Amino acid sequence: MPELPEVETIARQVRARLVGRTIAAVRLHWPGIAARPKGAALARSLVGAAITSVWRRGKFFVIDLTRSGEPAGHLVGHLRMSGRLYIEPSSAHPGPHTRATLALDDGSSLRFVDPRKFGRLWWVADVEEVLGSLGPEPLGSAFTRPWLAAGLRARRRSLKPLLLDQTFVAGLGNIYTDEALHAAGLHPLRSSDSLDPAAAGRLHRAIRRVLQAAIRREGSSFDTFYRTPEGRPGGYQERFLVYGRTGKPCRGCGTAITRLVVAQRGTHICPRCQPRPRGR
DNA sequence: AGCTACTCCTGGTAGC
DNA sequence: TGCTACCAGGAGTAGC
Repeated sequence: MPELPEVETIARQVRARLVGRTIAAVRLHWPGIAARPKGAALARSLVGAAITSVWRRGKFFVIDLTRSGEPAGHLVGHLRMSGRLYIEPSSAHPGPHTRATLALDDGSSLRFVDPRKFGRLWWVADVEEVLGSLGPEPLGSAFTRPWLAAGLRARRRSLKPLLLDQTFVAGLGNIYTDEALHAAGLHPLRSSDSLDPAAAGRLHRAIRRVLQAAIRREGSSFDTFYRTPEGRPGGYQERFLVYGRTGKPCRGCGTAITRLVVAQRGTHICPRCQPRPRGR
């Protein structure tokens, strides 16, 4: 499932092929992909616009648009579980799970492919309409150790659901949350307000290191869905410490990795390196 | 405030 | 072999 490193990889790869292009035609193979405005109105908002930049915020990608040099809104997208973006010649046959196609003025097309139909597209005048409630970027300058320590203390939530909460910090999903908690030696059910400054510091460092390392390897292709827009699988799944490693030895201490369910998500821990909090 | 359950979806897979 | 049942989960929502 695309999380921050996967979306970052995707944005980097499609950027070079999109910036400077004009959207010649839009086809919604499955209209439900249009979150706002609905259906054909989304397509109409895009046709004729020029792409000036492509960037990422949390797990969203953003395509900035202009008309005659004037701002013309933004195409915002979320790949959710199984979404992918890639660019191919417009003459190619779209695959069976293609949900949207943006045909460009150079004979290429951007495809939004999404077997599970959870992915969505928005066209908005102001990106804050979609991105406004997101927490800070974990690799950005606002995500400091003191900020995280204070944020953890201000809440009284289990660490895992808090880290998955996009309004707390933007971009972490199930995989990288499990990886970061393991790297920090913290149990996913630890209450956020129970961390001392040293533990908060370990978590801060773990989040940043895990995300940076995953970006360097172009994300993770644990499931069958994710490929970069250039068709390569990511490489970070080979580095997983706990995710999907149930029963295998912890790389740190050799104890078997166990799986539990936290916040309705499969959750992977080393029971020795991540001791369960006392009480509940 | 924060928890759980439910919803949206469908490819992949375990079990028979 | 072929069928069924269930699982995965990001995020929104409802209810406690």
